[in-house]
Amino acid sequence: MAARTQVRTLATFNVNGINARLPHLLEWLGEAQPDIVALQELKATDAAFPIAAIEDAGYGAIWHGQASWNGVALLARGATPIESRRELPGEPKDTQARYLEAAVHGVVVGALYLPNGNPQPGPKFDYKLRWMARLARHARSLVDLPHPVALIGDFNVIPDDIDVYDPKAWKRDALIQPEVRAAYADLLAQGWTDALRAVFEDEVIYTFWDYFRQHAERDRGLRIDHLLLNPVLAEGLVEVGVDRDVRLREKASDHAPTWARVRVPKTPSR
DNA sequence: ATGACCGGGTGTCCCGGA
Repeated sequence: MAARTQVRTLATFNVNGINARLPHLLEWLGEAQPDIVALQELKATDAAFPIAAIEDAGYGAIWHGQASWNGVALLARGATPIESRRELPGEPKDTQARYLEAAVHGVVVGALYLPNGNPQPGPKFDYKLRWMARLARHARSLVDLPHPVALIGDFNVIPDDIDVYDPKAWKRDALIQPEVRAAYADLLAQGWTDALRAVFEDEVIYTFWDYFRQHAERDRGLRIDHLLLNPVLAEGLVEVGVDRDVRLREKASDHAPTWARVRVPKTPSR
């Protein structure tokens, strides 16, 4: 029987300013050639999104920008994502650009930038918990679909103590609070596979290193960028990784590109 | 226990980030 599947690379990368990071992004796209890329923290309006440079690199894109903060995008190598939604349901007055969903290369991809939630306690932490409840509700409608679905992005959640270089130093931070961890665990319990943890098992792997005290060079990081796969997609999981070398370059984002390679049913060539 | 680096805009300081 002829092969009816192909391996696709899904990646998530919090760029911390799309225009400040454009040279980095283009360099990494050329090296890694990911098929599907979720970007967070564009920190740019829709009009300021550098679509021409991204198209020149061989990618189609959709984006949901916002001045100064937030902002998410989805890139597809040799294709344009087919958008299905650009906000998470449940809070119509929420104007923060944190969610984008599309069909990309045969995968339904929810690209997200979950609120940081600091300081906690406080209104920003309450917003984070509400956002996680909205995400869980929406994810429930996606997990059991009969086709590949992924939720990828910057979740701003440290799932377990192994995912932070010093749990005590982060004890009061919003990213590690018990309510936040419980909400993440409840989300996984719907049937999602945390791709990095599934492959790395009990090994340490980080996706973020702050700008202070040479934490990147010293590998004192956090694992907060996640790729969640529904059961159909998790069955095809091949390989995962974090491109830490990107974080070690000059003028880097504080996050590194984080990716999973998955086998998906072939989509018609174009 | 504290503070330290970043990017963007409200712009040479402040806010948000994590």
